[in-house]
Amino acid sequence: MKLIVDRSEDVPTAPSPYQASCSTCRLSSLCLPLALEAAEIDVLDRIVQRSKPLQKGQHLYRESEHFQSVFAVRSGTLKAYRTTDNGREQVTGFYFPGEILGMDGIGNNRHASSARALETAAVCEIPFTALETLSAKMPHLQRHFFQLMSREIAEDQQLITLLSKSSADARVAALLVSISTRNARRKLSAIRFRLSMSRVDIGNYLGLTVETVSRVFSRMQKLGVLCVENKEIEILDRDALVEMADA
Amino acid sequence: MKLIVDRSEDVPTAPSPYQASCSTCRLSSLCLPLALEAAEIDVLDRIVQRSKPLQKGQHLYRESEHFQSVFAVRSGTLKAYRTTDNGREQVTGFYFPGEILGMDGIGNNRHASSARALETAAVCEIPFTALETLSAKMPHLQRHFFQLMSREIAEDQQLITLLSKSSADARVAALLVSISTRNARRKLSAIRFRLSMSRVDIGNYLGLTVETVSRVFSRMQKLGVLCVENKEIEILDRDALVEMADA
DNA sequence: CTGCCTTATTGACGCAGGTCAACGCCCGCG
DNA sequence: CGCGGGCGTTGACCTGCGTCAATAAGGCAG
Repeated sequence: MKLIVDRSEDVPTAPSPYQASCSTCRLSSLCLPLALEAAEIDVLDRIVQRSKPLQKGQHLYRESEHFQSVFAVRSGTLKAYRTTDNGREQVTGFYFPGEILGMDGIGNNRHASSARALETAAVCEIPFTALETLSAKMPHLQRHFFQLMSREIAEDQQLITLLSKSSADARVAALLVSISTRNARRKLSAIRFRLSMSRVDIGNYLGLTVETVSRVFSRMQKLGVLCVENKEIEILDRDALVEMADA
Repeated sequence: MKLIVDRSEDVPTAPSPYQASCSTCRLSSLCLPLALEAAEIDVLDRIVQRSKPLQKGQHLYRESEHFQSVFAVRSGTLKAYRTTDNGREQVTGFYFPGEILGMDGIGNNRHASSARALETAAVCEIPFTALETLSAKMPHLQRHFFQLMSREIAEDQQLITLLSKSSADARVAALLVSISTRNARRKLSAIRFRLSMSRVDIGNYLGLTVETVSRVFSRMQKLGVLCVENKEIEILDRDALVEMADA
């Protein structure tokens, strides 16, 4: 069920109905074009493939599928997850607009995780061999992509630390702070937002059960740190939250 | 205290007293040269810097230090770790001969972790800007380095899953299997080896206390899966160990 | 609007692993 | 060779979070 890959009649340079180009994209300052000059962006633009949005629950790619492209989130939220040998699921990350996913597949040409939309989402597909070719010609692009991958490593290491050392409260606090910060980068509210992922996904990502996540939310609400109303979150005391995140 | 970086009188092409070249290196089939042809290896060779060995406990680099190079382990073992805001330490990886470390520093030009030798160790330093330049000219090298970074991401994700979902037994079993496998790649015994890291480091890496690690070792010994004698480990029943690793 | 199904909350209870403490054994150093 | 300090092991106890269960609250179909 490849949703994105099937666009046999598109030629790469054909304008897509879904979005004009990287150069007009509001997210270009967060995304791959970040390090590029106008002319370079145009070249990149020509390899990027846009397609129809994914519906909630649809897969962008699946674990162990042939790796072909990385993806940039244009709108919506995706989660990446892997399935363990004993059949359980581990959420390895949430991806918001402007963020790149799929880089874990480069290593051996198969996706090391699956990715699915948590809500209606649009992505840009960036065929990796084309990206490689371009990178060899455009040092800024090569460097930027190395940096993106490196940051993914560093972020994973932060999650490792969180899972290894922190209490349930600290884990939830850290996730909320992370979402808040990433919202701010996209010029959205850092203190009030809607969680696009379920409690189950949050628990799964943080190595906690749903019940514990729920209890932590309740506790934080009681403490006046958060206001939780279903999926709507309001951060009332960000400092306290940051404090809790490294306890 | 930069130990490796201070070699002001070396010119990059000067032969080092410590090792002739990548092309004669026994580890070249695991390391960066893996994907390269003979002529390309020579070019790579010219940017690689070898230096005197690190003593046990010495740092190769420290968190938040300026990032300049990645490193390949030639002999010995290193651990990478980060210090959390509240002052505790999280071991993020162990690095054996043929493995590359330091890639988490590319993202923002500072090392995201520290690395220190667990025993006397020798490393090759690979200045990153030179590696970038070379990568742009040698597609195989570029690809291989992308792959190495991607694999680091995938491995971190595996650790995340381990920390998030697995029992103490499973964690220890998984580490032993990993070490065993990596030993085999280097043509060393997969069933009998010496742990170069302390119980503290193991516990820290796996998100467990020393006591728990010790108890797990004892339990496995009682079950006839392992023979533990101080730092010497013999795997008596590898299948059982693999079984335990995903329980 | 009604009903059904999925998601979230809350409570009671148990257990894996953390904590604290005591002790033995390497190993390096004088 | 003998002494000291770190490292490893073991035991007893405690606690944070998982498990199980019951209930409530959305949300989507018809």
